Amino acid sequence: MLDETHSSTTPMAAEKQNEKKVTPRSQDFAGWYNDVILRAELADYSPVRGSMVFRPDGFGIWELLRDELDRRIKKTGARNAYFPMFIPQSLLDKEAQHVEGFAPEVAVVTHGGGKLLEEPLIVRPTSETIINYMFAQWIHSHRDLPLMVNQWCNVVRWEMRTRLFLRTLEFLWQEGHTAHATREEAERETLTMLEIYRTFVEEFLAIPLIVGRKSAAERFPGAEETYTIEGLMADGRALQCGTSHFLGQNFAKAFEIRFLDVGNQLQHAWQTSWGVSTRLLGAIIMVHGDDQGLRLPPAVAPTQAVIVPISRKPDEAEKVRAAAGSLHEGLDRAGVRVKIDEREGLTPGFKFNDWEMRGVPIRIEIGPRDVAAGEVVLARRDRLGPEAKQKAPITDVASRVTSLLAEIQKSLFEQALGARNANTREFDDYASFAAQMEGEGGGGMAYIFWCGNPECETTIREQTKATCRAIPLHQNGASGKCIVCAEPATERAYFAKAY
RNA sequence: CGGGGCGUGGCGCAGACUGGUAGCGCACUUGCUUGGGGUGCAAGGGGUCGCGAGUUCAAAUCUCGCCGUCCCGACCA
Repeated sequence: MLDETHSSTTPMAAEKQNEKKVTPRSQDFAGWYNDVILRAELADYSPVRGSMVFRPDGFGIWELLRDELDRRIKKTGARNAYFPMFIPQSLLDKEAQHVEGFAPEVAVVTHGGGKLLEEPLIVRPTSETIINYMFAQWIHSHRDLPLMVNQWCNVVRWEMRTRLFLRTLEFLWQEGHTAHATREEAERETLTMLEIYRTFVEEFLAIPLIVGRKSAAERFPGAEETYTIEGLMADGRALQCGTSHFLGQNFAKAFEIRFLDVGNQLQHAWQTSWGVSTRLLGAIIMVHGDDQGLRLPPAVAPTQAVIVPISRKPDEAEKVRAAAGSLHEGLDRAGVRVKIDEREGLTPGFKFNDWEMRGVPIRIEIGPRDVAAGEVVLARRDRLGPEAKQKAPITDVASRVTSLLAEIQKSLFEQALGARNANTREFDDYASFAAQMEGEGGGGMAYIFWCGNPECETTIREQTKATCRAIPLHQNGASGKCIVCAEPATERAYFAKAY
């Protein structure tokens, strides 16, 4: 008995330490991902299978992201509107490919007010159908075009397997829908929005992207062409971060969206749709996070800087508190999203770790020594160890923090870009490509010649689990042999295992 | 829907094989202590052991049924 107590001391202590930390990223990426989300209080599981709760820190990221993207979308000329969540079954049935694509995963309302409905209502998985139904009422003349609307809403897709942020039954997104008089204008719009997404995600979320068009197999149901922005996560798997679709006249014909052109000829409109979702939060976590927890790009950090006052004795505490208070005021005036950690009974060390886990970009330590010296310690989350800390005169804090935030935003992008490039490789023979894709966490982006034949794509998917993520729009003109069938290929495509 | 795992205080688990007063760590409450990298001590509060039957003097533990959930495949922003 005595022996047991004795020998168990060390392992117990180690376990105790481990409970405080998140699962190491390299050890179990999925476990790490869930840990970070729950511990950083971004989200929680709900009593509804596959549906999640956005907690204030998680929703705060979404709000910042949403507001900025909303501004950028509006600049292109689109305006916000809102359409019903319920779609009559008959509307969904109108576009053949579209129904086929979405029917397996829609939720259907069959009863209302205690009675069986005459016609079942679909809970929108996307709103092409109901929006285009309305477009048909609104569009009669070329003067009604272009018509560009966007809506921020929730959609429901009854997925088999769900993951926080990445795939939930209900998720939040923005979906833009436009109608144009000519094919060229609609195609231009599709690419304009793709570029809006690319710049937004790279600049604001600090996530480097691969941009291109989708293969036929990966195309949106009902679209003529789908364009995508793809991110590469830290575990080597790709994540589709946003799509922009050129719909041609498919929906216009199904919904009879027609207008009289300048020559008094009746024409079908040309259309686009485009969207990004709360999945972007998953991308932020999986691209920037580390073993310590979350790392938020300052642009989307609900709290950009946290002040941790440190004091030993009551008389010191008063001075420190006053100094922290005026720091807070100054930073707030400078437009920094800042808060003071005034929680009692927690040691500074605990608070440091806590805020690091939550991904706050800058921590400001202020204690008696600092107050006496007229300075503070600034610790940046994008670096680890001693080099993360620097001293700053208390009078310069606002300007130093502002410029440091910009620097962190940039450095997170560069770190992510470095990781992405290190995990992106060209392959010219199938064996080494397949070897690279093998195993858990194995992968990364492979840039390979593909003839465009869907059969070769299927072969790759079945043998390596990698799918075509994007075919870049601008290629260097080189041609080669398809990595599967060795037939001539004019384009390289990015293949990766995807979420 | 096919294959597997798991349901015991808020969280993570032990107890089950071999039935007999429900336990540990974290979290929580109060007090003292400590405070520049996850303080220490003490005293507390909190569980009809997923649900329902059955076996038994006695079930968290054995048997049967059901439900939930997670992981792996097919589907996917």
